[in-house]
Amino acid sequence: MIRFYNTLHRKIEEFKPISEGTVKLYTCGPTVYNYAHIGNLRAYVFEDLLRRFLEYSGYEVIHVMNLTDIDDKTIRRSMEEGLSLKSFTDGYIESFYEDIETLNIKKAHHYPRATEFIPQMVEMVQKLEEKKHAYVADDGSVFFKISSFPDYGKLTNLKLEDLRVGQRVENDEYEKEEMRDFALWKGAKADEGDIYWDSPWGPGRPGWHIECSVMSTYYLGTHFDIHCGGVDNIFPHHENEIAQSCAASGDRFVNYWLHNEHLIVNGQKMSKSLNNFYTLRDLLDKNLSPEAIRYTLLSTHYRQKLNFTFESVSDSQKSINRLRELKRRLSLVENIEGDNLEESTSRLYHDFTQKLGSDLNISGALGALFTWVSSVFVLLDKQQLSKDGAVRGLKALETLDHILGVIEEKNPSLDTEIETLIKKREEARSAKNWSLADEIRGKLANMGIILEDTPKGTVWKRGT
RNA sequence: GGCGUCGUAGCCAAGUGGUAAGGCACCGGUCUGCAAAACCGUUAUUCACCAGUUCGAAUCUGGUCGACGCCUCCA
Repeated sequence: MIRFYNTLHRKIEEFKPISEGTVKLYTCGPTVYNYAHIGNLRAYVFEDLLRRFLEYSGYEVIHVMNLTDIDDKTIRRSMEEGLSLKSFTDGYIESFYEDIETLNIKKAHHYPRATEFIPQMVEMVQKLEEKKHAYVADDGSVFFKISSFPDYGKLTNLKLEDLRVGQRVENDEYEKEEMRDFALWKGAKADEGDIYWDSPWGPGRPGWHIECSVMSTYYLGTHFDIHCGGVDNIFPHHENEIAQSCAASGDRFVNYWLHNEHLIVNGQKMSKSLNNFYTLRDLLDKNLSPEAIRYTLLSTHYRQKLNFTFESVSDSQKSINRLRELKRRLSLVENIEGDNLEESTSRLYHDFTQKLGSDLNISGALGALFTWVSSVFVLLDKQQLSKDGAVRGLKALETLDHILGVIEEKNPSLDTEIETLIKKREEARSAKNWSLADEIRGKLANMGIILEDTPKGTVWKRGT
């Protein structure tokens, strides 16, 4: 049984797909005005775990992630850089795809760009207008009339009267009847240059919320299974999506809303002024491995704030090394006699999936994995593992890595300089020139390479 | 003011009524040229605090203290 915490009802519920065997999944994607930071990437890694686990559990997952390429920030930044909106956002979309690949995140089946769905958005706004859920303001903007939708506030559990009128509202330059109404379509403004589209209400551009409603519905229908995003999106973004979508279609829209908590760095909110704002590239430049970064983002439960530290990445690397060491040792087993691991691996599969099925309890799942890992190391040390068992163990590691995505190494090759050094050290060791051997080992350690001398030769691994 | 999350060993963290998983770190040992890895052993009578329910609570109830998030466009 698979259960998830559904923000809509604020409790853990059994997951049942709308049509058996298939899960329709929509995840809020990046606004492409900058490189993704590790907080963004945490969300994508969580969604990747969700998707991989659903697939592992036998579901076919249809995954859609939007790319927001039209909003205040993409407009402003592209104009500042003197680029067309498209060429500006193209660059960041490209680097987004690169980051996804680096972190071994499975690609969504569809990455719709907001600017490619303008006609559909206009159509949906028109529909809302016809149904009296929207009204046009003097400046050519169209707003959603919240008073026309009694269920508004259901996801957030907010009573509208209780909303505090904040300072941000005063900055709103659009004219609406009620403060709480939100823009479906924004009338063109002078300082936005030629970035506008024609519409029945004059030139303008879509509001933020409408894009997700349109693009999710386009690919997944008016009623689908799971919608994910960061907790900050619960209000207003997802609340507004529900209002628009349900008002337009009369359908239920989404069954399960899953939201990930934020990532903090060294106990503080990530921000440029605190100088703790990291993109993936920043971390790779510090010689951290993609797998260790992925493990760090993955290994904290998604509804828990993740405190990202360099120490935690280093710990992650060590955990991965332990798994890889087991893999290496298993591949050397030749014994005919011994434990075949049949019982322990089937228990592992059971425990691992049972934990993940419990609202993606990754810590519990990893606990089960490492308990098993230790037990296999014991058998290896005692030479009580059969070749049959070793094969079964390797298979288990490989299978679970389909979900974790951290054991298999993308670029296991070393550059020639390191290989030469290792060879040199081997020669020094055969000549019992220990001081030279140790000197080379120290040199490699400084380069982040740790050596282990085994009876069958020297192996290296990444340290951090 | 409203809504919500959280407080378990030095750090990360699972467990949500039956007597504290796992990872990292540390210490002692085996192994090793020395290391590393792996293994063996040690490491929370205790789960922020107080009271209550119960045969029994980290787990349920009430309260206190502390940290944090959201409340119009930030994953």
